[in-house]
This record gives sequence, C-alpha cells and structure tokens, in this order.
Amino acid sequence: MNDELMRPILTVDVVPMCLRHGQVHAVLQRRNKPPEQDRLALIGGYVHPEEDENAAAAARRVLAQKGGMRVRVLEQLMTFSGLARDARGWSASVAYYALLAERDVPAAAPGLLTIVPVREVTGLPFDHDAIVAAAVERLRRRASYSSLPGFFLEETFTLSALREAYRITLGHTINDSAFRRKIDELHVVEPVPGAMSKSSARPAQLYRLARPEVTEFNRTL
Amino acid sequence: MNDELMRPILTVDVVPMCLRHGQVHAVLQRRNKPPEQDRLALIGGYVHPEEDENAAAAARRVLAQKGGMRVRVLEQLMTFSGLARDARGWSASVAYYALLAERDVPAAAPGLLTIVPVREVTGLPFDHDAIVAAAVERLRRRASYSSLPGFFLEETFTLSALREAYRITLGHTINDSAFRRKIDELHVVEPVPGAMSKSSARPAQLYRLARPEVTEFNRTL
DNA sequence: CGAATAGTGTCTGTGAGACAGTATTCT
DNA sequence: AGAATACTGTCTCACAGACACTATTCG
Repeated sequence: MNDELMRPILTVDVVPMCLRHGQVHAVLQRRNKPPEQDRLALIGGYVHPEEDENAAAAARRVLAQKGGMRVRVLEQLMTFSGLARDARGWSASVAYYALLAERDVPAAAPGLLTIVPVREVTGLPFDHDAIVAAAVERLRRRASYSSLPGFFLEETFTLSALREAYRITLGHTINDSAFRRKIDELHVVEPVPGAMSKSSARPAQLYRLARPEVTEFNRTL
Repeated sequence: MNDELMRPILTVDVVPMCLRHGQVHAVLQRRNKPPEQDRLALIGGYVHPEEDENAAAAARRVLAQKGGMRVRVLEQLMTFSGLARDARGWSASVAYYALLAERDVPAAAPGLLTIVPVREVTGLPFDHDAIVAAAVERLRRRASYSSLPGFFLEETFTLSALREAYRITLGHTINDSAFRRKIDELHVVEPVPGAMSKSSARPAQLYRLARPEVTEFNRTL
C-alpha cells in the first residue's frame, strides 16, 4: 500500500479578531483567486513545507502576506478536514484564531480586508462559518478564566478599558469592584509607573499585562 | 506557484487512555513497520482520503484496525506539524485522545498493545511524548468542569466509582458529600431503577450518565 | 456646581470543604 | 459485634455580586 502517494491538501486558516464599537469583529479577506474568487473568507493559504517550519509559521506567513497584520496572540483552534469542505478535494485545514488591537488592523486597504461583527458573519465559503463559530466559542470560554481579552488592547490601558474588553468578549456586564479585586489578586496586570490616561473625565492609572503570554487563572474572572 | 504539488504527509495519532490500579494509563502499540520499527508509540497512521470521511474517521479506523478498541469518547486534541517531527519529511498529525473503560482494553494481545501509566510514558519516537503530555493536560483540565471522567467507567456505576474516577483523573482527593451534592445539582447522572451494586460491603445504587455525550458544567466540580 | 469617570468599603447570599453522624450489609 | 462502605446533615469560610460611597477632573 503506497499510503504516501495519496496526500490530501493541507492549508491553514486564521480568524483574526478585534474589538470595535463594543463588539467582537473578525477580519475577513476578499479572495483574489479561485476557488470562490471575490468572496469574503478567512485569511488562509497552503502550507509551504519548504519555508514554513510548522503550521503556526504558515499561519503567521499568510497573516503577514495577505493582511500585513501584527497580531498579539495566535493560538491553534482545531483542524477541520474532509472531502466535502473544499471543491479541490479532500483537504485538512489547521485553523487558528488571532487577537489584535483595533489600531493594528491595517487601515481598510484596497477593499481587500473587511471587518465584520462576528455575530453577523454568515455565508462564508468552504466551512469558514463553522471555523468562525468555533473561534468565537473558544474565545469566550477561554476569556472567562484567562488574560486573553487583555490582548485586544494596546500595550498600556486603564482598568476600565480592560473591564470593557472582558465585558464585550464575555457578553455580559462585570461588577466593577469584584473585577478590580480579582485582577489585583491574580496579578494579571501591573501599573506603569507614572503613566496616567487623560482621555476621560478623571485621569486613570495605566497598566500593562504582567505576563507577555496568555495566562490561565485557577478561578473564574 | 504550484502550491498544490508539494503536499506534506498527513497522519492521525490517538492517545487512548483508561484507568487502572488507581492511575491514568495510556494504551501504546509496538510499531510493526519502519520508521521506528519495534518501538512503542501512539496508535496512528496515514489518513486515507479515499475511505476516511474526515480525520476523526481516520482516527476511528486506526483504532479499530490496530487496536480493535471500542472507545467511549474520541476528541480532537490539536495538530502537531513540522519538518522535524518525522524522518519521512514535513508532516502534520491530527492528534486525538480517547477514553475507554478498563474492560474494553483488548486483552494484552500478542504483545502488540501495552498499557503504561501516563506518568511513566517517556522516550516515545517522533513527538509522541509531547502529544501524550498534551492529552493528559487536556484531560485533567477538562475533567474539572465536565462529565469526562464518567467515560472511563462502564455503562452503570456507583457514585463511589465515579468519585474515584474523578479523583484519579484530577489527581487529588474529592470531598464525598460535596461531590454528591454537585453531581446531583448538575444532573450529571441518573439512577438506574432497581439496579444495585453488590460488590462492596453495602449495596449501592447504580447510576448511568444522564447524557451520552461529554457535557460541560458552568462551575467546577 | 453638576456630570462623568475612577476607585474603595461593606453587606449578603451561595457554594465548597470539612467532618460528624447514621444506615446497611458482610464476616 | 465490628469492619467496611454508602449516604446525609450541618457548620464554617471564602468568594462573587450588589451597591453605596468617596475622589478627581472637566465643562
């Protein structure tokens, strides 16, 4: 049996997400090649074994090539596979989700990138609707016990901004004092000495994430 | 650019796990083909696009072919990929973990299958050590807020047996009355009318899982 | 001053762990 | 009777939510 001769297609697909107008948005791309040319879809492409060290590297490459995006988090979601999902034949796509600050979304370039509220994402080609749904579900679940929403923000932020990021991501309001208490006890953030935000009615202390990577808590936030 | 011509190898690898002697064990298989012939490794194989509907189907096929195992749960873990992990070249392996009752482990056949405590698993070929480690971590995390450990048991079981499954999986003792309280409130199990276990000092009510699929709780167990 | 945002202190309810205590069967 | 396992009741503490309250700046 020459198993090795029948190799399916291997691709990566990324769901880049950001916060905007109080909602989680996904960054979609209009496809410039068949199949499904001109349709809005996830940012993805073939894995290039010669240049990609692994699938995550391929995901970063397509993000850079097709979107020019600097993402703050890139995590593997799961792999979608089968005959039905792509007209080109049996394929497997390693799906990733990425978080970026709104200001890091490339200014709506030559109509290539489109930012859509995830709640309104529908009708994407292939199984991209399912991939987006899985990404949103993972985001929400993981947000409830990790520092993930902090990666929607820029380097420094106020506690109010962080709380708002959690509120939007989780989809429900958060008690202010309880939030501050927990953020403090779990050492999620640290104050930036001397840095104050002056953008609101009253100046607020600026913070940054205490750890550069996503950290999970032993209790819910 | 003929991206399509350079297709990496696509395989599946499964980490089948069961409880035995108060510890989580993995079922490993001695490889009967190169590469890494005669070494103990995960149960895996090439994806066969002609016969496998998707990667999960391929995982079930290799489980049936190489182990003859009827697993109670099969869930995708994550995909491991890259040039370094397999001498045959750039490969991607969609990894799964499976749960089965101890009595469903095929009786240690012609030395093909070996049951090893996961804590002692080391020195496996490829990146299988890392896959097992990831499976154990996922199992433990998911067990703390889901019915997952119930799938280590047979169809019916006593509450004591279920509590023991959680204890072994989570790695720490569990308060008995709190456990019963939560199991009850979350409707994890339902009593089997009239069925009693007589294997211990005092007969105990037999239960079965209230839902045939793994269910996640909104609070920790 | 009043509005708006930042940040603090305190009360209360719920749920988890600890543990004592009861029930039933076996040897 | 005594051991072993099954199961229940109650106490206490920690934590989450609710909310009132103070602080600071801007218009």
